[in-house]
Amino acid sequence: MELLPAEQLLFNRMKDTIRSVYERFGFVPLDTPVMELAEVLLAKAGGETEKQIYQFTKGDNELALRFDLTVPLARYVSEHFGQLTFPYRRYHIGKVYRGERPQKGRFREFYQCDIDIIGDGELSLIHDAEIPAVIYTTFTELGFERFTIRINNRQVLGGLFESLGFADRSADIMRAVDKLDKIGWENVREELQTLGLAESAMDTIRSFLDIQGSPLRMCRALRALGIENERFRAGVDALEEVVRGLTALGVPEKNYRLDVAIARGLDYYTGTVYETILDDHPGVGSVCSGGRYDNLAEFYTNRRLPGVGISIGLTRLFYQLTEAGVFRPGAATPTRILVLPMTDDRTAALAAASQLRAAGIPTEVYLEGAKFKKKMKYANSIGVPFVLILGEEEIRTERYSLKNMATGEQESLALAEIIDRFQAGASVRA
RNA sequence: GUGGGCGUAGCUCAGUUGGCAGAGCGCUAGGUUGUGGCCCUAGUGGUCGUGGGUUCAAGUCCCAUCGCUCACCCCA
Repeated sequence: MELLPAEQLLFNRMKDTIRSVYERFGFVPLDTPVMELAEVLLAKAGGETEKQIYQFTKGDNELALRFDLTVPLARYVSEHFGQLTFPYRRYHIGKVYRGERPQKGRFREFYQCDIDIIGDGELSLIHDAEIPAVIYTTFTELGFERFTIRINNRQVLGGLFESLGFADRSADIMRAVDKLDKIGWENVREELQTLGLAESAMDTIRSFLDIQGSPLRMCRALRALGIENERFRAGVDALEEVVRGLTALGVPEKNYRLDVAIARGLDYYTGTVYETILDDHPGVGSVCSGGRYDNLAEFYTNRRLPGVGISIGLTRLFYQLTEAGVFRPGAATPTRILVLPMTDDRTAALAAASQLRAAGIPTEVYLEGAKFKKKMKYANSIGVPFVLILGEEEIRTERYSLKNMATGEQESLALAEIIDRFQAGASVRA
């Protein structure tokens, strides 16, 4: 999404925030090409996904644009398996492409901010708790307080359906159940009917979906259903372990809850699944989702590489919240001080700017030969907070006029004083 | 893939039964000799998406095409 300067600065700040949290949790950056051989990206794609992939031919190569960051990760991990250390924790913030009809908040090109933890052969369940801890920290630092990470385990759903004798239709049933929030029980029931479920089975699913309460209470209630199925029990145990991990990691209970209805559409999730919604903007939908998968790279290597991860849809998040007025773009420039030379000789202005920059203050010099009024107008329109005026008098006395654009106040200061003041201010802001 | 809507000035859009191409914002200049925002005045600005057709005459009607957009499916 192309943006105007003020918005792009805001967007980049969000991206930086996400990156810094990811790195704080020990994830290492990865930046694979947006283009891959089509056969790589299409290896396990089918149906809807395949239709959404941009493909083209260049010479003898069939190429395609990545439509997520997980498939390239799978290729990367199998290709560099020998040089990576496991569990491999990587983050990737990059653009992905989907050839679908664009609509509100959905684009052909958008940013995903992924983290994944990949194990070699096995991966401890505690990582499933680490992921929501990262989500919690990220959204908190993005300035949100009211958001909910919804957590489920597909084995719970799968085990339940298996116990009811519908193992073969498990994926379809999950898809229907996943819509509960959106379309309500009656419509879900209709879909289940279409799938051939009997009344008694639907009643069981209904009572299962009705379970609510605190995470640990829900785990007890799920066990109390008395469902005789190994996967189901394993799923509930896994959920409980994740909940205990979250508590240890200090994720407050107000920011997550177990929700046995969520399944995520993608079929490759096999265990824990996550979905995050902003409580005050439910219409935006899930702003961050993901889960656990048994085998990341089965199409590229014989090694079994289980993983768990999530993706933040940054472009949608930014777009929807800007639209809702939650984000207010500020200045249209990173410049803190705009130097305005008043004399034909710009030497003093350029020298002053260099010193300010050396002190770490983002500084710009207005170099066009325009009237003073126009220079001020420029300063105003880019939203720079301060201008530094260098006329003959200022240059001679080496005391420059620093003007605060917001208040209109202007004072005469030596360069060293200005630097002191901004550096003090910088440490306060941080 | 299915079904709507829209393409006119840099931007947002108006344009009546087919009859001189418009407004606001922006930009430029001035009101203010080294002081921005607010205000006032003047000026600048167009292959009407593209190609074809109907007509004395098309921004307006018809066909095609490209682009954008909204909803559905699916998903971030």
